[in-house]
Amino acid sequence: MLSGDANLTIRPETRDRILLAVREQGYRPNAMARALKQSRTGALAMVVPLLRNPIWSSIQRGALQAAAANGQVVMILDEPPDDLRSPIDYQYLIEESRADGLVIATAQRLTGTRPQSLTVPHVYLNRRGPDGGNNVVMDEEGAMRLFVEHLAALGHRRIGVVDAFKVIDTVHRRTAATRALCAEHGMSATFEHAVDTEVGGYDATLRLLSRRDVPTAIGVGNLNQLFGMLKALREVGAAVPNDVSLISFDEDDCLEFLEVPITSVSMPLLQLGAAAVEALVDRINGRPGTDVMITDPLVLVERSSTASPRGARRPR
Amino acid sequence: MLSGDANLTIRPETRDRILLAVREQGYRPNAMARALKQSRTGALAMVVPLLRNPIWSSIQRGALQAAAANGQVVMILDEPPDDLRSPIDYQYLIEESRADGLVIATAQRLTGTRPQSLTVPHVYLNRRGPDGGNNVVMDEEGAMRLFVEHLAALGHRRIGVVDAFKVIDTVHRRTAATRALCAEHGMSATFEHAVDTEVGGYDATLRLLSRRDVPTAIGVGNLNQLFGMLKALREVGAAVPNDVSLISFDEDDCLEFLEVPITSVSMPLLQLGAAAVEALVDRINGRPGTDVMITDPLVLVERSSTASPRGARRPR
DNA sequence: CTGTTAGCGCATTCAC
DNA sequence: GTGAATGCGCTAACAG
Repeated sequence: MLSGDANLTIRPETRDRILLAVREQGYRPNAMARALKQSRTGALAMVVPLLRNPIWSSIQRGALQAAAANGQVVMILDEPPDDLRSPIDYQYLIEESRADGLVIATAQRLTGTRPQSLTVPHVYLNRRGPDGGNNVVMDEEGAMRLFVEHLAALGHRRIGVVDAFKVIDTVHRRTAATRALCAEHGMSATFEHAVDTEVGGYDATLRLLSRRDVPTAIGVGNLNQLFGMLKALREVGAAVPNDVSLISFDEDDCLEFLEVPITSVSMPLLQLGAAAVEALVDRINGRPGTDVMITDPLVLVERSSTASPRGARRPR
Repeated sequence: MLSGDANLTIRPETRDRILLAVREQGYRPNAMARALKQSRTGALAMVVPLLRNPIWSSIQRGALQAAAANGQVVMILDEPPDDLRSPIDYQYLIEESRADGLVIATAQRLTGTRPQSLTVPHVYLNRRGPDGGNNVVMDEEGAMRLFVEHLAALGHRRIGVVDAFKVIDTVHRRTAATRALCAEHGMSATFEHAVDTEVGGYDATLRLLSRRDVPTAIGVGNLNQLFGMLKALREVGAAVPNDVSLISFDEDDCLEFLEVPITSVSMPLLQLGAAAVEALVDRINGRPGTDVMITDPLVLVERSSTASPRGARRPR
C-alpha cells in the first residue's frame, strides 16, 4: 500500500490511521530494502565526458528531468578524454545492481576493439552503438541541411568545415551529410578535423585557409573550436562575414554577445537527454525499444556572421 | 572475505578455490543487499545547478574522482535557477537510504527562510551553510587580493566590479574582501550586481560606466557576465586595456583566444570538488569534521586585458 | 478485508 | 579454520 498499489481494497479509516502514523513517526521506506526485494534499484547510470562545452549541461539536465519524472535517480560517471573506456567497463554497475540501466553518452567511439555489445539495459546517447535498436540521436543530417542550404541561399559555392575527429559519431554523420548536401547543391566542401578545443579550432582553421580554394563560408563543430577559429581569422585578417561567413553547430547565449554575433544551428539537447532516459526506462520495463531520432525542431539562429560572399550576387 | 576482510584466517587452498569459483561463474556481489546489511549505500548525492558555466564541470569532475577513489558513486541532482529549494528538501535521499550523504553545491542561499540545519551527513560546497563545520570553500579573499593588488601595482585607483547577486555566498565574500582590500590600498571600489548571464553582465557594465567616477579597471564575476561586459565596452567604445583593464574571476581556456585575451584568477575547482567529497566521506565515517578552505594555489593568469591606466605612471 | 510470513543477497555471529 | 544460521527492511503471497 505504501508503494501506492492502486487495486487494493482497504477500509478508509484503516488507511487514514496508517497514513497518520506514517506522517507522525516520520517513516521513510528504505530504498535499498525495496530495491533488494524488487530487484530494481530505481537508479540509472549515465556516462558523460564532463567537458567545458555547455552542451553537456543541457543534455544532463534533460536526462535528470526525465529521470525524476520516472522516479529514477541518476548517477553520473565521468569518462575523461584521456581515459577512454569501453561501454562494457560500466556494465558492472548493473551487474552489481547499483543501477537498472546505462546511458552511454560518451561521444567517442573506441576504434580497434571488437565491438562487443552490452548485455544489460542500455541506450547510446548522441551516438550509435555496435548493437542496433539502442541509439538515441539527433537529426544531424537535418542540421547540416540548415547549414548548407542557408549558405547556398546566400550564394556560397565553396564551404569549409572545421570539426572534431570522425571517430566521434556525430562528426562522422555531419561530415557525410555535408558532403552529400554540397554535391546536391553543386558546392564544394573541404573538411579539417582536430581536437575539440580552442587550439584544435585554431590550427584547423589555419590549415583550412591555407588550402588552394579558400572557402567563402565555414561551419564549426563546437563552441571551443569556434573561439580558436575566431582567433585564426583575426590573425590572417579575414573579416566575418565580409571575407568569410561562419556558422556554429553549437548554440550558446554567448554567441549573441561576440564582436560579430555568430549564426548557429540550435539542437534539441534537453530533449535528447530526456529521450535517452525515456528509452532506457522502456527497456528496463521490458518494453520493445528501437532507435530513436529526436524530432524536435532544429533552428537556424541567424545572427551577423553569415552574408553573401564578396562579389557574388545573391541568387533569386 | 569477498569484501576484503584483512584479519581473517583462511587456508590458502580454500581461498583459491573460492576466488576461482568467483571468477569462473562471473559472480557479482549485490550492492543493494550489501547496502541493506551494512546500512551504507556507497552512494553520495550531490546537488548542483547545471549551468552553462564550465566551472561546474570541473567541480563535478573533481567530486567524481574523489568519490571513485573512496569507492563511492555519485548521484547528481539538478537544482534549476528557477526552482530553488532548501537543502532539507534533499534530506529524504539519505533518510530513504538512497545515499549516505549530501553535497550541497548550489550557490544560492535561500533568503527569508529560517535556516534549518540538516540532520544527515552533509557538506556545503563553495558556500557556507547555516550550520558551521560543514563548509568547504575556496580562498575567495585570496583571489580578490590577487585581483586588487595586481591592479594596484599597475597604478589603478578606481576599480569596479560586476558580479552576481550577494545572496550567492561567494559573491558576498568577494565583495566584502574587495571592499576591505581597496580601503587598505587607498582605492575606491564600486559594485554592480546582476544575474550571472551575458545580459546581466551587459546591463551591469552599462550601469557601472554611467557612474560619476568611471573605474579604470573592472573585475567580472563569471564567464557569462564577461561576454556581456565585452559587448557593453565595445558599444561605448571603451578599449581594453587602454581605457579600462579587465580581470575575470572565472578562468577558461577560451579567454586566451578572445580578441584581447583576458587576464583571470584561476581557482582550484577540481580540488574544491574533491575536498568536498573527502570531507563528506569523513563525516559519514563518523570522523570529526571542520570547515575546510582549499589551500591549493590561486593563480593570476596574466594576459593582455590589464595595463596601467591611461596617463598614470606605473608606480615603483 | 486484514494480519502474518517468507525471502531478496549479503555480512556477521555463532557452533562446529 | 570452516560451515550454518540470523536478520537488515521491504513486498508479495498467503492464511485468517
